[in-house]
Amino acid sequence: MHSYTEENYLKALFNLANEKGEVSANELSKKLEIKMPTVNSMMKKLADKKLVHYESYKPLRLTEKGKKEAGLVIRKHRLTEMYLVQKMDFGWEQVHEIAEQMEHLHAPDFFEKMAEMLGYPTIDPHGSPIPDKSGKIDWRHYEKLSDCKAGDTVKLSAVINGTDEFLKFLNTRELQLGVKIKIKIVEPFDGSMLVSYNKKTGETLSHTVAERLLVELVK
Amino acid sequence: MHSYTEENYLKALFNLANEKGEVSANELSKKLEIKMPTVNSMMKKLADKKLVHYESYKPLRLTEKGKKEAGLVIRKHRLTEMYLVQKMDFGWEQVHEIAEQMEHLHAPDFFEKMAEMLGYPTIDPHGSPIPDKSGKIDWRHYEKLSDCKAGDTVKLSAVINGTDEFLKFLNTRELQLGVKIKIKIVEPFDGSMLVSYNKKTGETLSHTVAERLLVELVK
DNA sequence: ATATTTTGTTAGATGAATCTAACTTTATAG
DNA sequence: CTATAAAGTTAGATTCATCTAACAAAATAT
Repeated sequence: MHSYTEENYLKALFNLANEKGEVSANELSKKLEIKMPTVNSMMKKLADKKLVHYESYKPLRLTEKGKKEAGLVIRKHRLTEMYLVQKMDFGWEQVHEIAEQMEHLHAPDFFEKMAEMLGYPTIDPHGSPIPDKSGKIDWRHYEKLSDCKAGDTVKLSAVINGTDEFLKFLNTRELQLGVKIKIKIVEPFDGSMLVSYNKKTGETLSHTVAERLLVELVK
Repeated sequence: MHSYTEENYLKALFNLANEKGEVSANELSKKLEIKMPTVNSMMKKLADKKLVHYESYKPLRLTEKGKKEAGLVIRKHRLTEMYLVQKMDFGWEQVHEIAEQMEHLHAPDFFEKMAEMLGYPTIDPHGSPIPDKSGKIDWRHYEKLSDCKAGDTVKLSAVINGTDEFLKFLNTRELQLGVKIKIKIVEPFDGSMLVSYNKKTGETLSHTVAERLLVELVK
């Protein structure tokens, strides 16, 4: 089994991973607020355990095993958030701190029971996908909004990299999960989109934003 | 705040405490499965923090502050057990391991919500009292063994007016706190009881003794 | 009342996770 | 294309919770 500390590194690596799956030691250091040399030696330790691919001066990558372990920690976190919101009536802004601690519990029956009580949810209250019991996220039904084309109508289903700031940004635009978005124009030069949703008829979303919004196509 | 480790020492001290409130370093060492020298240095550390009264070669006692902190940890443990049994449909034998981990969460809102959802219970699923928000146990629902009837199964929880002699008497009969006692016969003429506990199947306890033993009913 | 056993203490080592200081490699800007 | 900055690494110190070995005090048994 992995320590509380190791789990936090795995989780951070998982969350920071870009499309290449690469993370710099520096990013990781900043995210965890742990100094570089500490991160460095932990990476060697995780490499010994076959959880991380480590080569001097190269970016970090989780191994398959590492991804699975990280996914399972994140599963516990997101199931917990969902449970707290749905079954204990907490607000979505209150649950992160609690889930941050609960994700380290070694109590498979407990989390399985939560999942059962929640009807095996696939997204958490912030719209982040919940990894399955093998630590994998099922991306099948999601597409990035930025990959859709003019004329498509989609439903906002999940949010990638949901920092507080980004969530607040979405709130101010009334972009809640479940909102139906109609894509009117995709600007070819910068990928920004002119869309309509709710009663708004002409909102513009930058490519950066559109990349972080996961949607499902609606007919 | 106290570390996970410190909390475990406090909890063990609280649980081992007899009427005098005294615990030997040896008992503590055995209970925690941690070697004596480690226990010893931890006691000095807790003494520095004013959580334990420590004097060389003397038994250990929790300070008022220590009792409160320990009580709060135990409150979290027992609330959790109650929640798991009542709201998540776990069996009472399944919940200890989970509660053992959850008791260390720093999440006041979470435990408060549990308490609220449970209607502010005062005993846990095993019949142990749940300390209140100030870490204190309300002893009101304890009964004298002498007030119980044949057929009852009870747990020895405290001893009234425990002189050294009385404690030695209890020790020679293996009557430690926590022992489950089954009452087989109550003699009507003198109130003495024929009971079984541990591996003993036919011990007699006089009314005088039974009056001094505080028990909780076990279902 | 002394010898033996049990309990408690001291000293020093270890491993985990962190740090700072100093150095090296890679990236970036003139 | 070099100079500087940023990122990564190495070495060594620190703190926490643990250990073993050796010693001291208290309790117990003969």
